[in-house]
Amino acid sequence: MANTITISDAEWLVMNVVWQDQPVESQQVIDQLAKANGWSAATIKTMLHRLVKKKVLAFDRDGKRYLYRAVVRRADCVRRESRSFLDRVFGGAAAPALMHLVKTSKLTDAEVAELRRLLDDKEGQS
Amino acid sequence: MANTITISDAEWLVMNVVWQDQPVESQQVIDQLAKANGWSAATIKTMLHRLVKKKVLAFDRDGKRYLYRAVVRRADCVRRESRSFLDRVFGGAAAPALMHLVKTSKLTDAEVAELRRLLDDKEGQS
DNA sequence: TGACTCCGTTTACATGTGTAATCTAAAGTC
DNA sequence: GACTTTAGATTACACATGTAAACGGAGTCA
Repeated sequence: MANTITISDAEWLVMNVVWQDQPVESQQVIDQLAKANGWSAATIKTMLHRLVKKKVLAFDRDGKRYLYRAVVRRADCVRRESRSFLDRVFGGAAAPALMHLVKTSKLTDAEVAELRRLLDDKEGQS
Repeated sequence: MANTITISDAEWLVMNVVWQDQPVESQQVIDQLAKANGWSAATIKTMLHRLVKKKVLAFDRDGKRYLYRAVVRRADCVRRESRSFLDRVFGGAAAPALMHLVKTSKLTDAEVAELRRLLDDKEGQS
């Protein structure tokens, strides 16, 4: 449908900064991403621009500068992205994906405990 | 890093068929995907062609037809795709991703049990 | 007030991707 | 052998993406 928001790989990096620090001005995003990713400032400006055009970001004027803020919630994007990942790579099946991730990830004991707790809530639920 | 294999969304659908049934001829892929995804046969031929060009698929001649087979292992692609997903959406952190997936997925009791078993293996490992 | 700087806007450009149609050679059919 | 069917190869084309450079107006410093 019309509301098929798509956030590209590079755009996700930008969005992650925005979701964390919003409202942000472009310079903050540039500071956090340019050096770290070998991007020029212009590249980041382009991405901010495209995200606004896509209606993923909006901005408020602060004098000459813009203060960007997210229009879409991170949780929604995470959900969409996760679904897309599951569908593409695991044919939509969550269990194999979970097993793969558990097997290939380093997890602290605390994280393991937390996951176990979540699994407890799951059980007997189907 | 010349070997940055990239498999697009649509190509993943094709690869999933190949990995499952290889060696396959194009017609088999078309049978399984055309109707289901509203694709024309030509579209699938294009994708097979591109995958061969990308060196993700190879083929052996079978008279006039080609028998396609994967050159890359599914496990490797799954690993790469998972990593990319984690990096993009969760900044590389597996635990939050796992928690998200557990929370938003339906899991059978058997799957929950299996996951718990995997977690047991994990514990005390860091 | 003229030069410089900063920031957003426009323009650029090669590649990737979704989605085919068309072309061509070989094989099968009458 | 002429005609049709088939399968791979070639060509097409718009839109997305990565990655910037160039442009233009406003504020700043000398």
